[in-house]
Amino acid sequence: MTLAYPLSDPRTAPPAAALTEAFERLGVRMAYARDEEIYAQDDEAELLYRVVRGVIRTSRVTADGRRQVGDFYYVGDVFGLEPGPDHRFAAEALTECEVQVVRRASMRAVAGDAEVDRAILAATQREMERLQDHVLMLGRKSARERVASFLMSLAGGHEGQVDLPMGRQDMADYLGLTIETVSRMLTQLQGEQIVEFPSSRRFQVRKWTALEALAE
Amino acid sequence: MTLAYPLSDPRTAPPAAALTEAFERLGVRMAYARDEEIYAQDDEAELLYRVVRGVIRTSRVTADGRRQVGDFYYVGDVFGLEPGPDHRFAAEALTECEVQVVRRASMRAVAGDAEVDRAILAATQREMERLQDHVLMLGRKSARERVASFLMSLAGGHEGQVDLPMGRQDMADYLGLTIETVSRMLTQLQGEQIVEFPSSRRFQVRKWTALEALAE
DNA sequence: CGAGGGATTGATACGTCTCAAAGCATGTGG
DNA sequence: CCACATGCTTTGAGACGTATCAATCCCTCG
Repeated sequence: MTLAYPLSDPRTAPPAAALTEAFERLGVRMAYARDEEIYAQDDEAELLYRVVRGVIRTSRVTADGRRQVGDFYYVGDVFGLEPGPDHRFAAEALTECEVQVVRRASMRAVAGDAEVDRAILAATQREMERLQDHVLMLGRKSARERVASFLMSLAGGHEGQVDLPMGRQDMADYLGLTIETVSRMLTQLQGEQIVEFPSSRRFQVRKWTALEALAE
Repeated sequence: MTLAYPLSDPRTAPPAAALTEAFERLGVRMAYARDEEIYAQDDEAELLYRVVRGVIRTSRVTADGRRQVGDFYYVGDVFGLEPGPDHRFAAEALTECEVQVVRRASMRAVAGDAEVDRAILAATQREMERLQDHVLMLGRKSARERVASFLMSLAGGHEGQVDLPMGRQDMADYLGLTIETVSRMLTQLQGEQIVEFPSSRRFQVRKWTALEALAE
């Protein structure tokens, strides 16, 4: 059997129904408590994961203690896909959560289905897109712009109040800033009525155009 | 026919002979002059490229003129693989160069060969690895460390003199710094005898351990 | 030999980090 | 129900690193 669309675009390709099905069929369901480690950095990357409930954070800590958050994964997202044989980033449960886990080897067993394979390529490409955005942000944006971009991506056009699942330290480590700088930028944006924080873990966008302009 | 290794590790998998062959068989050979554009940002990503001679640079310019260099590609590297339907980064010839080009559609025609498909996944994963390293660098390293990392990756253990194919501006835009800061860091590293520049486009590592320590 | 473009150096401004303290929630035991 | 401890967030003052602007240098090429 040949692969019909080995280079298909993940956004025009049919949704990754095959992956979802593989997870449902082969996946073991696991629950993790807040801050529990799902896999460690430099662990062998033998499993594939899919978020069912809660939020996941990937991060890497350097020898001298600096920490970089790779990304945050929400319900439906696949994570654990790494370029090499082992994980360069660790994964932890940001909130209490539930994930489906599949052995890569098991995945192989059903991979005769070209659709599964395409879905994995698609997931890898989505991962790449996140990484590209991250590079653009870290390379060229100011603290103010980074924080604005982050809020923008969380709100994603949603008009009402949005939940902020992560603390300031996680935001800082994702954005390549310190916790104090993040806090100051949030205060600043709030002072300009661009965004409003009823509590530190909940916000609402007030001036979309202003936020968008900052996020670029 | 099933895919034997849909999730195989690109580093343990057999070299991408299938891709190479596909490029040789189907690829059109193109030559570009220094600074010539190969594709523009937001162009449709319909072609796949492989460097035969010279060096390629990918970059993205934001609305207000800030520029981020995505990466540099050397002989044998595949570029043009993007997550979406169009290029988020433009590609330009850094030096005079030659590349092989293949239509994605043509690639599809020979994709019945599972090996070709695996090779594309492998290339995508290599791309992802570069991006992860880039994020780590931009997020948490100082100017000094960034420049050291860059020289380290260029030298790659090579004892003799190494050619620097790009100018200071390109280095700066890759490292998320200004040209002046890059220049100062180079002068500094040279002052400490860690590295030596016989000319501005040629260098030699003098103290590997010191450079490695900085590069992390 | 002179012109032009890239690279370096210098002086200063600005943004972000650092260190320290205070504020504000949340939960616990009295 | 209050008092207090704890952890996270905010605020402040000052130090530090990188950017900015401007001038000079140097190499290459005509």
